[in-house]
Amino acid sequence: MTEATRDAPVQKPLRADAQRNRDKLVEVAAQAFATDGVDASLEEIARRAGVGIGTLYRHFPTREHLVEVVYRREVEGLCHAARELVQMHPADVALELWMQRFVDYIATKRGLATSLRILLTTNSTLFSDTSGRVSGAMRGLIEAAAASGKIRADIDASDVMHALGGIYSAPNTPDWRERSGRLVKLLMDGLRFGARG
Amino acid sequence: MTEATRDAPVQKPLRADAQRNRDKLVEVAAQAFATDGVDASLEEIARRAGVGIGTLYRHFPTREHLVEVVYRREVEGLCHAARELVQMHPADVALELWMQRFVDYIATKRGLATSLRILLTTNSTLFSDTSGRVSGAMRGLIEAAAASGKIRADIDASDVMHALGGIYSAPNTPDWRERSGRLVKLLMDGLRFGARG
DNA sequence: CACTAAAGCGGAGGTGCCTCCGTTTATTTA
DNA sequence: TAAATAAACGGAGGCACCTCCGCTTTAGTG
Repeated sequence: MTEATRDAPVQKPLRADAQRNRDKLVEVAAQAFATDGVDASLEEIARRAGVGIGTLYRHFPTREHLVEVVYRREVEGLCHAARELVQMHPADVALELWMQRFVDYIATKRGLATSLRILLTTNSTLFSDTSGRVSGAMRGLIEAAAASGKIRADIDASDVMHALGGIYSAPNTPDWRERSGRLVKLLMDGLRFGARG
Repeated sequence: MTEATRDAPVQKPLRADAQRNRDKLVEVAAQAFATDGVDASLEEIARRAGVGIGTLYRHFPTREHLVEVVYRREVEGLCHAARELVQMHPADVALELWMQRFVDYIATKRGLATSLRILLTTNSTLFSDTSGRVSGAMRGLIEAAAASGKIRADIDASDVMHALGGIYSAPNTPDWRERSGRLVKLLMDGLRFGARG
């Protein structure tokens, strides 16, 4: 199902075709950036989205504009996943699954790093916006898990975030993802240890 | 024969034609960057230097390499001018002329700012190298002027450098150069005031 | 001087960026 | 539904980047 992406609060609605093209562009770009890095060819993105290069540039006047929208979408997806997982799984499993997904998110973020750094000098709200949302989502999951007795209650979100710090290091080694996965598992064991339920 | 030159930091001299082309490229690039900013077309630079684009890229694999060399040359020229001026003019005049030239240097530096920032993250010696040399040159001029009694003796180089701080502000206004020129004059008047000679 | 290996040259060619504007399409109005 | 209008499309065209490799020049050597 297509998600209704309405990200500008004060902007008259786009024409239906324009909205369709815009959504498609963002979707394709997200894939392209993940695969090829931020330097993915914009013409290739336009082509794969089935629109002309002019259309891409009308919607996203610079590469950074496009990167920003993709990044925000990524964050959005992560927060949405938190809400969904918590309804479909026991609270501790939800937390673990979400943290695994968080690892992917960090990987993406690292890939976008150069462009994001440029964005952050221009658009300083981006960082506070997104990091607030992500840590909020995490807090929700942890509190739910603690409340249900699936994990110990003497730990809060900021402790867990801190414990996850390890995944920020050793950025580009090929086994980074596996190692981070194990780190998450280890952390979960620690959290489950001595839980009430 | 022993390999005395095995890991010598100085690379073996370029072939005569290569050295010629390289020098010409740097000279043309300095002009181009001054005129058009760091985004000057590299192909245009190669063309104006009378060499192929391939030659430019062999000598300077990235734009930043070229920018760095141009910048170092600029600093070199500034320091050289200090030595020369002090021999050709009374010490206070030498100082004044040099400071006028320093204004030009700052203008260039501002133009290169974006690229320099990238360079500085990669090559952190660049900044300390050059700022040391420039302030050294300035100190020489000031001490000479003070010793000859052309300017007051109760001021040292760091004070003057600080007083010049004003030229760093209001970077891009059209009258920046004139204003900076007046600032230098004013500063010189202050330095001459109450001088022995 | 003639010869040769190594160093250097240069520009065609493939690709990407971005703008401009004639054409197409969605939406509004009658 | 048809016409009018504003919005959006798309891709050609011009410019720049950068690589690749066959050709030229230089600097030694006999």
